Amino acid sequence: MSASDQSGDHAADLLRLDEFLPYRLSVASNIVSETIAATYRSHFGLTIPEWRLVAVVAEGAGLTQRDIVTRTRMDKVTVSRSARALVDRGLLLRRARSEDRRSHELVLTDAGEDLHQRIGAQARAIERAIFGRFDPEELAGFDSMLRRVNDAALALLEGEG
Amino acid sequence: MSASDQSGDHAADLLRLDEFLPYRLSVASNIVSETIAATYRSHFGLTIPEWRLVAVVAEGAGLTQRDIVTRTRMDKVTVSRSARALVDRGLLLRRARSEDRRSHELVLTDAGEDLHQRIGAQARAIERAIFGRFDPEELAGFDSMLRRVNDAALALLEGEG
DNA sequence: GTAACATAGTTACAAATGAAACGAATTTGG
DNA sequence: CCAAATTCGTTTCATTTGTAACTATGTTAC
Repeated sequence: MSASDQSGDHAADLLRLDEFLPYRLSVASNIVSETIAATYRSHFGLTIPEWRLVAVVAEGAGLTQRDIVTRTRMDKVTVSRSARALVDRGLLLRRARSEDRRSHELVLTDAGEDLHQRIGAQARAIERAIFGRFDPEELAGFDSMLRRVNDAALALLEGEG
Repeated sequence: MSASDQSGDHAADLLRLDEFLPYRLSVASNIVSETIAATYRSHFGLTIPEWRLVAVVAEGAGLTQRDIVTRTRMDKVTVSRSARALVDRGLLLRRARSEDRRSHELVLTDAGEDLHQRIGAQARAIERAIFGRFDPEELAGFDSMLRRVNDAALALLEGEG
């Protein structure tokens, strides 16, 4: 990796894109996302933000949009639009909250639950197709790295502005 | 990882987003990209595609836009627009190719080379800030996983359409 | 040679995205 | 209480992004 390449020669001054981890992370992530997005769209007519909303609400019924923004770091406008689209399709319900009438509790309809089940199966199938070939130790390491990279970048981003 | 969670109980049917590797990959990648994009924009007035173009051309002067599309998997429209923006700013030159007048060889101007040096230093600083705390073995493993994930997803995407 | 096809790149248009302004409800400070 | 400030969510608008159509050049097959 180039960050650990601290030899003082001239070549070290050139940034090789292919060895630049953020670049590689981005490319890998985009290809995986494209693969998944293609499936969600063709099989279920859902965008990635919509599907994420379904997944999050399935895990924690009764969350507000604000809760979801906080959890997923999606933009609040994206969440708003996704929620509306899902409500329009009869997959999501908004229940009034007596304690705060600005926001609503989001819950899946039966159709929404059903869709979540089917997408979940599909999502795991893709995950298996991509990650299934690696051994558990490698995966655990990868997973742990992602979490720590996430935290480190977040600290940078929020720390420095 | 959830794909390896094959216990037969009910909870196994629920997809926990937080344990879904493609999701985690995407979130981590987005945060890292945001961090870097903020720096490029504020320090150099460059978008990420523009900066990538600079980096790729710096590595292989004389490439055509098509070459860059192939190498980086950027969209050809994105490459076209980035190239134009860089030419307008005096960072990039287009040299005619006698063998094919549809395309041009791209090379950095002196100003472009200079910018590349400065950005490179900055980019490595960010990489170090995010990835510098991990030990070389972990990084090597992470790097290798990214490459293999990339290849596996690509095979899926291109194989199945 | 030339008609059909393919390729590099741009342009025009449409969809997705996010920042800023806004309306409505709630909280805070006096 | 009530005015100011804050928060949740939506809407509006500008920017970004990519698909599709197009121009220009190049290649292939007859």
